[in-house]
Amino acid sequence: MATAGGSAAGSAGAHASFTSDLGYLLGTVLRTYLKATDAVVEEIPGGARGFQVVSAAVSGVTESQAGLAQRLGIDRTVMTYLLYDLENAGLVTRQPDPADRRNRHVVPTKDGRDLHDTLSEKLHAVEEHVLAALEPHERTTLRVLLHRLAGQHPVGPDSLHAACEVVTDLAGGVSKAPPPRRRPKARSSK
Amino acid sequence: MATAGGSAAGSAGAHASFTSDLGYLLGTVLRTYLKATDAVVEEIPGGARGFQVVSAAVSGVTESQAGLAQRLGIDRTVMTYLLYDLENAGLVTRQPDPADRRNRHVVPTKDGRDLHDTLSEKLHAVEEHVLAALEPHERTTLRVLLHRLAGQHPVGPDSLHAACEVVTDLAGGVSKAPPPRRRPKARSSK
DNA sequence: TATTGTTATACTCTATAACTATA
DNA sequence: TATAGTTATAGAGTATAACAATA
Repeated sequence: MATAGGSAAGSAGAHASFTSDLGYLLGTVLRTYLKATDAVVEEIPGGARGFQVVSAAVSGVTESQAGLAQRLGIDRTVMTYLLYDLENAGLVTRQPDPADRRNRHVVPTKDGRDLHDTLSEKLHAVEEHVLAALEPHERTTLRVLLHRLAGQHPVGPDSLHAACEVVTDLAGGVSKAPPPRRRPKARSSK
Repeated sequence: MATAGGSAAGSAGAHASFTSDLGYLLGTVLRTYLKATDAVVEEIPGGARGFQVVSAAVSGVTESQAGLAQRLGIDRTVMTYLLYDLENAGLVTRQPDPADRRNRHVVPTKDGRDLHDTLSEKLHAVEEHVLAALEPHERTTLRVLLHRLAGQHPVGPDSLHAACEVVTDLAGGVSKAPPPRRRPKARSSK
């Protein structure tokens, strides 16, 4: 067999082990993470994804549903069902944007904020467990590097303030229910 | 509004921004990676997943199909269809394990190795592009940290040698076709 | 009996397209 | 006309269960 001759890897040798494949590494770690956090996020509709939506709402990222969907990497049609479940669970509300009534801002309720804080603490503990193989400073490094790659400009209190303004504004004069909002077909969370 | 009073984040303040959520970070980066590499891996059945299988085979990880599936985080029934497509494309072969004829070792063909080397180079270039926001030493750090979290013991030439032994062994005396291997129903890659 | 691989079926998730309301 | 959101339908992906072969 000619290929089994000289070089160990069979050919060029320029390729590293498949365990260096970034997609493999990210996928494996993410899988471990999701498995570990599954028990925590199962009490919120949509699981980890539902938590991220509520988390974004709590953080004051009150973009339109489409903007939120894009940021979280899910389809806007999926976002509709997801928000329906979250709203039904009393965790968020959909407030029409007074400036552009086509848009809807996702605003967390008190229950939503409370649940988010609770789950956030639990998740942080689980995360540390997932990152147990790393030293504390290495965990920080990993977060910083990933954060940089994710290309996120940290969300400050400004957007949060804007969100609260919307809520306050709507509390005064309630406008007529914008779209009909019928109940979707069969899309229960579990 | 009581919650909008002192602390900016609304409540305890112990929770970080949702952009610090490890699941969100990993998911976002992985999504970016998959989108960037999509064009490269579309020429192999199963896409990124198919590449990982071939890559594992080239690296000499010739565990059983089930072991391979577990390592790659996919179902063993999916692995059957995936390997069917890869074998049909002439990239790998399924060799029954002489020691335990229930198992099948996944061995790459020459075409499989060649395609893997080609794609591997392209993927490495794309990866560097995805990691463009990081300095060279930071990219290395990220890979090392992820590699540690993935809990992989690097695969050396030992297992590769074992794989070649299986091939050589089978080249001599071909045993009767172990299971029937009928064609699956409708499961084309695209 | 337990395990590997295969096959078929059922289920879940996601994407595509059509519709309404608003700009 | 273009966009946000909703809804239904179709499609892809995944898991569940039953089977044959081997240990």
